[in-house]
Amino acid sequence: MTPRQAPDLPPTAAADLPAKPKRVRLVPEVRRQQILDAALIEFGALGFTAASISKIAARAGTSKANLYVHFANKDEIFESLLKVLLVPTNSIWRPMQPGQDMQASIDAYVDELFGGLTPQSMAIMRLLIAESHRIPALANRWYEQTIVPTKVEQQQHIDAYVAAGQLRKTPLSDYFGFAMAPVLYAAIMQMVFGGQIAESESHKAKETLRKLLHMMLPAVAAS
Amino acid sequence: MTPRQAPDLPPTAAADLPAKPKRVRLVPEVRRQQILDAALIEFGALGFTAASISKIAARAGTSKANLYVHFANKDEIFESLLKVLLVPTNSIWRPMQPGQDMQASIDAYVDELFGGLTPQSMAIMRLLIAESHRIPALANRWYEQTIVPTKVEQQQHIDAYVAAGQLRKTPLSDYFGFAMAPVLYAAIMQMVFGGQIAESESHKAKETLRKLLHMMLPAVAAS
Amino acid sequence: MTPRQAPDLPPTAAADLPAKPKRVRLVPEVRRQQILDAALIEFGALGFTAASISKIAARAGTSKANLYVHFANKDEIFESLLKVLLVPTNSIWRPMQPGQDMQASIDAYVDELFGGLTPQSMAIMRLLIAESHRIPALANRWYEQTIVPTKVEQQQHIDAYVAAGQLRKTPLSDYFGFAMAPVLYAAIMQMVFGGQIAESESHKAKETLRKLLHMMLPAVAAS
Amino acid sequence: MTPRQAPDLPPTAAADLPAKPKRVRLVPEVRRQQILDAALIEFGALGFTAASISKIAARAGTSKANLYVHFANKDEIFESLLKVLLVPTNSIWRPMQPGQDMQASIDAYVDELFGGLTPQSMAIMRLLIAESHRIPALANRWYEQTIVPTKVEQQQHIDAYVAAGQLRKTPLSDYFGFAMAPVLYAAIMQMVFGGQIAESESHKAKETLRKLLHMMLPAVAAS
DNA sequence: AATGAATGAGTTTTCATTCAT
DNA sequence: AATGAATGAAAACTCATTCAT
Repeated sequence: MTPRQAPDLPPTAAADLPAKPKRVRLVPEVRRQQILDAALIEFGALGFTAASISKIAARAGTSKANLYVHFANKDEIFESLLKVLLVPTNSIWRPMQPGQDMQASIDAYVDELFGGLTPQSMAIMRLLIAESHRIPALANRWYEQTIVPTKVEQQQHIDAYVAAGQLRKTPLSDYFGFAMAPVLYAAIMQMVFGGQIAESESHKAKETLRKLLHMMLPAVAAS
Repeated sequence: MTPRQAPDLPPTAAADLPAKPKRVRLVPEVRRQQILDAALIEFGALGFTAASISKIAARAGTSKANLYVHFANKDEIFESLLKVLLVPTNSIWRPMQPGQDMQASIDAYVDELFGGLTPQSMAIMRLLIAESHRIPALANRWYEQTIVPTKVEQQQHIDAYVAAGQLRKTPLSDYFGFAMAPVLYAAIMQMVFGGQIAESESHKAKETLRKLLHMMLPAVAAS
Repeated sequence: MTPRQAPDLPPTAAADLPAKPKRVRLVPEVRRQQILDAALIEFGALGFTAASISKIAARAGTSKANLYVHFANKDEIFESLLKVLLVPTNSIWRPMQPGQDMQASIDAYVDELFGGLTPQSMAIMRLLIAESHRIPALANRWYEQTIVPTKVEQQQHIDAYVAAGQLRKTPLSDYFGFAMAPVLYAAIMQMVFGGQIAESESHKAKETLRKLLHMMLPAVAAS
Repeated sequence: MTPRQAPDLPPTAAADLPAKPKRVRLVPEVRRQQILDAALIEFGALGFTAASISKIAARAGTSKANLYVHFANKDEIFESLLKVLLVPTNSIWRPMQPGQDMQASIDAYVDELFGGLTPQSMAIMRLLIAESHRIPALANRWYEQTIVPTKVEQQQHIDAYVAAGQLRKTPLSDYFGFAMAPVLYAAIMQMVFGGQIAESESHKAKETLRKLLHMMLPAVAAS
């Protein structure tokens, strides 16, 4: 894990190109995507208000005015950005694969969960936490249409395993979504403290989650 | 639980008093506290950058210029605010009281943990998540001097109970700090989604935590 | 000569035009020059600190914000201004023309020297005296690249005349640059006292300089 | 000669005394003088507008509010300061002493003239040049009551010497006040360019003045 | 579609000055 | 006489947004 929010952002693309290609005309979708890419970096590092249109434009390699050709205003850029980001879900949590032995499958899943804590996914989390009030409808829609179905599907898998006697019934098997809590916890530690502290706290949270999940294993307990 | 971050802030004190009491002179501590109170509301609702000195001053019932009599600049206000907020820790997590029967004690503790999720404590959390990069030293100091000692003391209590046979050894008794994860999870749900969603997610996290803790109970398992 | 520094500045251009022509778009060079013109008046009359960006913008007939489109900050405006002003030198002092008889030539030169004391050139002098510490490099460069060459060329002319026996060797022919002293003296008198006093002192300094220069005349002495 | 205007001012008196003597009550004249001393340093280094009441107060070792007990406002401080400074004239220029031989006397006088160019006297000059418009009456009074009498007395001495055949009649003996021009010239060079340049220009101006004055010597000419 | 120039509204901060003690 | 607290006015500067080409 890298340090938390570091406002020493990667330099603008424009910085690399002193000879600026005058007036490149792009199809709207391409331009829009360039702008959103730039916006993610800036918003993610600085938050909505502290991020500036100038910087986004510079990073996107175009002019401020051109942002307004593609988006109505700053809010719309933000909203479009999150609309894109929230669609695919950083949908990491897939249930264990049947082929593997069960414990290995759990271990892999735990690794996958915590492995999803990339700088980018954390930037998105921070944006959601700090600025979701700007996009309440979007956030709720994301919850209803992405989070809930994922959780439901996941829970169905677990329930099926439990019914089949392949997993024992524990509080975690009853509400498997609980597994997100330690992941979020690790993310927050990273955002707030960074460095050593985050590493240590994340590790403990992860291992405890692993052991709790192992308690769902049928035969004899684990690690 | 009330709705999440609502930038329809309570109106300024001054708004109520069109006839402003000219030149109230206060001792510095009082005035500073008034300013910090106002600052918490504004920073908490809007974040550092979006909060404005003008609004803080208005809310504190004094002039912009007077803020600069008591604080060097906006950053110092923010830092002073967090310095105060982070000292006492909303140190909620106290171990179970010996008198009670153990299960009731655990239940009380869980209620206390989630009961600590007041609008104010959540405003602080959001500030920490969104703006801790402004006060890295403070945040780390808080972790070292407040979080760590609290966790250590807590874990010692648990360990003692386990050694005395009053609690069973489980992954949670091994790392009791894990209990913070679902609390944080509930807080984030509140911040990001608010309303129904938060309520429901919080409830599930809380009850799962409760059941997990009950697994530490000695005799026969719980709920 | 007019009165010295009169902070009753000529009114802003905008003052005359209550119906402001919306959004005049100019090429940068033109706009920059307008701003610098306004800046000269304001800086010249009030000095760097007392001059204000608002007033300069108003006088230039544009918005404050637009000044920042063309210049990075107040200092840069000041520096750009002086860079322009110091380049061409108020390069007045040219040696006597061969055609004329020598005495007439000297007299013309003296008149030219003191005639260069326009309000504008004096505003520049005052700026240099009061604010040159803001632009040490510029000032020194101006000295090296403009003052020195001019003086050198001038001295060479004089030396040639002396060598040719057309002028006598006197302390003034040895260091002809000395002639600037009474001019500066007149300027300072004007800046500090203005009116009658300046007029009288200038006159005396000028006539004395003239007589001293006449002492370089070969045949019989002068006035 | 030291560098020109150096806004690295000597530190405030208060800086030396962390334990501040609470509420020292002084007789008005003493306090006034302390304030004026501080004001000279600040105004002299920064000019009227850039100098600040806070700094003057701090340097004087008292409170801002107390300045307003002794002076009506910033302008009055400035005016009082110059009233004091302009009274005694750093009126150095005294005619040659009879005892000495004439040439030595002239040389001593020239040295004295240029020796009067102390940092302090130059600060005053700069103030006069940059800010005399704030105190037109004072400046004129100073001219009438101090400069003029001094010059008149001086000229009378010269005239007497010329009448007595001890000095020859030259343009400089006709208007001896001209001698101030090269001194002012040296001062301005120092203010504008400082360092090497000022030194060199001052030297040339001084030596030329010396030689011009030597031309008043009766017998055979000098150096 | 693209953009350089332009701007109104707002930002943080400073300053000379005043009030209450 | 002295001062800490208070403040209105203004300063420099920024920003999201718009206009004209």
